[in-house]
Amino acid sequence: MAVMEKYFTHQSLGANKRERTRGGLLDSAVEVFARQGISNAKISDITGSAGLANGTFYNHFKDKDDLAIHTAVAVAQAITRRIDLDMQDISDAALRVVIATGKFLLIATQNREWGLVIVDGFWQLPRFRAGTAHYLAADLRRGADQGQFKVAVDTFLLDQVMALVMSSLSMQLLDGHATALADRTSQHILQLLGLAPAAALKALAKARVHAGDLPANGF
Amino acid sequence: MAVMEKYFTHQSLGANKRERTRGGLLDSAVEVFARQGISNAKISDITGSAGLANGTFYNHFKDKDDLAIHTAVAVAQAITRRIDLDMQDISDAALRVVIATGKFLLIATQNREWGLVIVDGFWQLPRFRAGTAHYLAADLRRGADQGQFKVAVDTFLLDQVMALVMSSLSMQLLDGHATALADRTSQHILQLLGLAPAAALKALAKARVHAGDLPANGF
DNA sequence: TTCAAAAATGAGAGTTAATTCAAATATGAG
DNA sequence: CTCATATTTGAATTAACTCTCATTTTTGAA
Repeated sequence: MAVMEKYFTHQSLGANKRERTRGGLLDSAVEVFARQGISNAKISDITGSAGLANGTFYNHFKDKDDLAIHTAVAVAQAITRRIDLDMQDISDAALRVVIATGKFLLIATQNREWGLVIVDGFWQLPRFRAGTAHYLAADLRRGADQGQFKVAVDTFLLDQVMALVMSSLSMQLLDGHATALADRTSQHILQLLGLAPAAALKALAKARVHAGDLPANGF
Repeated sequence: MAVMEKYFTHQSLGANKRERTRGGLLDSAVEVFARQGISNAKISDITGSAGLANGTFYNHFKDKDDLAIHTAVAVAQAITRRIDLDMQDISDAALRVVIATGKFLLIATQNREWGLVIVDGFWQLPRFRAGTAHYLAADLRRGADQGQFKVAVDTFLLDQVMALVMSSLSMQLLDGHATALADRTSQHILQLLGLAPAAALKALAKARVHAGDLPANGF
């Protein structure tokens, strides 16, 4: 949780004032969007929480929607980039899908504000989906090439898989489900991709071996 | 399309004034929510389109969210009740899932306003999900009892299946995809539920036999 | 250190909508 | 047809919030 508080502020520590202010706005946006939802958030809530004047907002973003899309994409990319790095030495596509799903759900539930921003942004901002499916697409194509996944990899397939992940995240965040739904989610995804239930379970088991090296908050 | 224009007005034709006005508000809400989205709709857009004064709204609904939830649920229930009636003589659970999915997507794409209201409501109104999964839950339980579906039927499973249907509907409505995604959606659902890809395809084929009796707009 | 350019400020004009409620109107049971 | 009741009306009230811009402050390259 604490690791990524003020994440974008920290990211921009060396940069020029413009970037630093922008980072502060992104961090405040995460906090406010998570607490109130995008639609209930006022510009002044965000600038206030960032310790900035109202007018400053407009030096950086066109309006609230502009900020919302940048915030959601920035958060999602921070997570997916990180996961992809962690998996550099894993080549089996099914295994990659299970590990990525597990890590994604872990990070997004442990860092509640990030999870809420992602869920909110996913449903409300169509542009968000296209900008985020990048790494997932690569893994699905890999699995199709390896012959593990018996599917055509296209936008529709990406959307279906993302919908499963997002619905899972949403339930864990909103219904306060402590139960780890990550395994069931991964299993659903693999079966959707054409793996037999037995094969899906085997991939889940293999993934558990790799699970030792995670910090408590996943990041 | 035309069949369900002013649907709720027609439903309430015999009833007292209160019900008729309420029906008019629901129909206008469908129209306005579909055109502008729930969050951009103003109360006055809806009363205006219904030919009513602003104040009338408050005799019937607490606020916009109250109206939104009632509208989305009413639309979804009209569709699912109808589908359930159409399937009274079908007992095979896999077949029921395929047919229900196909009919649902057909109706919701052919009657664009209804589809848009459902999609919008699904993601934005948590209460909507619980109120709508009723018939789906019955079919999943049936399949689990029959031993076809190898799953535990709980809220999470319902959410996962609904997420697939909604993501499919969303793509067909927003991206203007003419391609029939219903079959792929059904296949994903059945495989998620534990059917092998071959068995899923067999159920799809069986469903095609039952497909002759649909009016063009599905309703 | 200097200073032109960049960035931040914040008060207020302008806009927009939600909601109330006293008065007017319509309803439908008898 | 009558009239007590239910419903509708819409102007007025209330409450926000967004976005602009003239001014002040800060920045960082030279």
